[in-house]
Amino acid sequence: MTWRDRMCGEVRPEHVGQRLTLAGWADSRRDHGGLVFVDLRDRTGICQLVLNPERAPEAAKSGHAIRNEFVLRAEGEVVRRAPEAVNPNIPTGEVELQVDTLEIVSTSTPLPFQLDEENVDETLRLRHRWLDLRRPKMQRNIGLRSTMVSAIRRTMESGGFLEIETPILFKPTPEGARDFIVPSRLQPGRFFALPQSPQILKQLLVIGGFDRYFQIARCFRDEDLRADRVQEITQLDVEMAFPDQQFLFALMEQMIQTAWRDCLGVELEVPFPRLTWADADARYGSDKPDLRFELELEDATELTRDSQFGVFAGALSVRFIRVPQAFSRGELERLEEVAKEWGAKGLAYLVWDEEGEVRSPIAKFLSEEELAHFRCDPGYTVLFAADEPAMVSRVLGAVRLHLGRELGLIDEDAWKWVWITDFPMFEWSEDDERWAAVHHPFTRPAPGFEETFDQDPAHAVAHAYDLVGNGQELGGGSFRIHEADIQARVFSLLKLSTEKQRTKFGFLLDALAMGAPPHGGIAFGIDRMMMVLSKEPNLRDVIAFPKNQAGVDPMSGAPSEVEEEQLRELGIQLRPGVGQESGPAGR
RNA sequence: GGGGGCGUAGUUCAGCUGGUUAGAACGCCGGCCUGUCACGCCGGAGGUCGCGGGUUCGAGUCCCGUCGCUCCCGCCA
Repeated sequence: MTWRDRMCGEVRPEHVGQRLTLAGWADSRRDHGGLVFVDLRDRTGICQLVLNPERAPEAAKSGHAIRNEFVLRAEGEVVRRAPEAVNPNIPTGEVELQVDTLEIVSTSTPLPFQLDEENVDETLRLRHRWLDLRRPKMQRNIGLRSTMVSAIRRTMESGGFLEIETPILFKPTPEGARDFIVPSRLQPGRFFALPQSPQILKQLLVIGGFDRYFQIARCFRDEDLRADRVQEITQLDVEMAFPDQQFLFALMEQMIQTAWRDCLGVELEVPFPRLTWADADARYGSDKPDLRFELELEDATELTRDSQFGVFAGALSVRFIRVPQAFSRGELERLEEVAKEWGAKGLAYLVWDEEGEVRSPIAKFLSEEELAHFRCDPGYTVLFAADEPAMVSRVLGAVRLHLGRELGLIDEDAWKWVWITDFPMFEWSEDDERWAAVHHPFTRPAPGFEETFDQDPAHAVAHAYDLVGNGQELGGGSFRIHEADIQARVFSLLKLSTEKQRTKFGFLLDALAMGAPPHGGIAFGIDRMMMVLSKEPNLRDVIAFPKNQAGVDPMSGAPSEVEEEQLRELGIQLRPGVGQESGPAGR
């Protein structure tokens, strides 16, 4: 067998005696006396080349020019090396290629950073992404991503879903994140928006008779970035007519099961557990609980209603968490900082020391009954938050997560999945002084709330769900409103004027009025799923060409200035001091 | 918009309370070595300490400003 014009490929003992032509990067060269050794590398592995001047004088000579990241093509015979010469930690050595002819296909300048260095400055990595991508970690991550997308496609196709593309140039959306907008040359003064998701379009596809749709869709949101947030994401978008929650959940579970099996060889247990939003909030203070560790919240609102401790008595919600550690003063101060970062006014505590004695500035205000309720085994701390309910959840949820990480409670080998169901439909927006949709404005009220949701929006439950994996929100969806009148009632509760409804969503309302079947779906963030699957703390390391935190691509310099002529055609005039010249100068 | 951290050879870092030629490792360049495999040995080049200003006899080190990167809050239906 001969491989011609292939990258290195995996060379194994069964190839011994065969003549092969291999190509790859020269990973290192060792010129040892008359012999020259070169490691040839591609994404599948490393093969050691031996350039012997007696056997192949020309090849050995050319070997002197070889340095890291040269591309070589070599032909020769595969030979087995003596086992005692093999270093078991190095993948070369067992089998090697005795080279007859060697060709330098491509040369390399000295590299801006070393590929085997772990902590290279990220800007440098992104600027030379083609080099960074050659590193084993990136090869693995991007390769796994392809495997995952393949698993997703196969699962969706097996469920009878059609893959349909939707426009990238679409319409600005009035709710949600800030849009990326694109000026129209043919319609001066008017703008497209890049889709934040194909939400409306997928509903229209189902209304249009494609009763099972999916798409691996690009979505764009012009918001600030984080380690786990980028502006341009890829999501699996799914929608179906006559949705059945059991079916949908099972299909998504099968999809994730297949992806984890194909990518990691891990067999996940299905079905995944379920929690209502209210239970998740009560027990974990979060709608995306990390179930890889135990710590649960407890409620003491009733107990402390008439407490002598004013902070408890005056609070709408008092909840606490028992932590198996007697914290020092300094540790408690640090925890209070965490709580304050998330909006708490303070963090009350009771420390039960090793003798079982209580240590706390608030103990003297608490009754016997209260102390008895909060009593723990020696070596525990009870941490309290007292405020309005949403704030208490937020603070204790954050403290819980912080403790899980700090105390090493998280089982790093675990895969913990959970469906969160029965989300609230609306939340009150202080800033806008109106109700806002928790999921999105097309979400259906849960069965039983169709009549009352706009009378009592605070308690309306939506037919919406999320899938959480290891504490990351990976997917979310809902059943949609398919009745024009219910949709209009939601818009009116959201204080979206009839006029605005028409200009923004007239086409959706018209579609709903012309025989829309019941429909619903879900969307999964593929980048986030990759982050969880590969256990990468940074989203950028599962994306081939990501932008940095400032939204700049250090490689191409995008976003960049454009010719004045281009702006003139679009009828756009830059404000003095904005852009052109003064913008961030990518290189 | 706000808060934290970082910025010193090509790269990753060290540089204590300010003290005079700013170090190491890897990489790079030259030489030696007939089985290496993180090869080894000898030699060499390479730094306006992000930028600007200030304090001081003296600043990589202290202060102010600024730029860049990064993490977090806001924001992300």
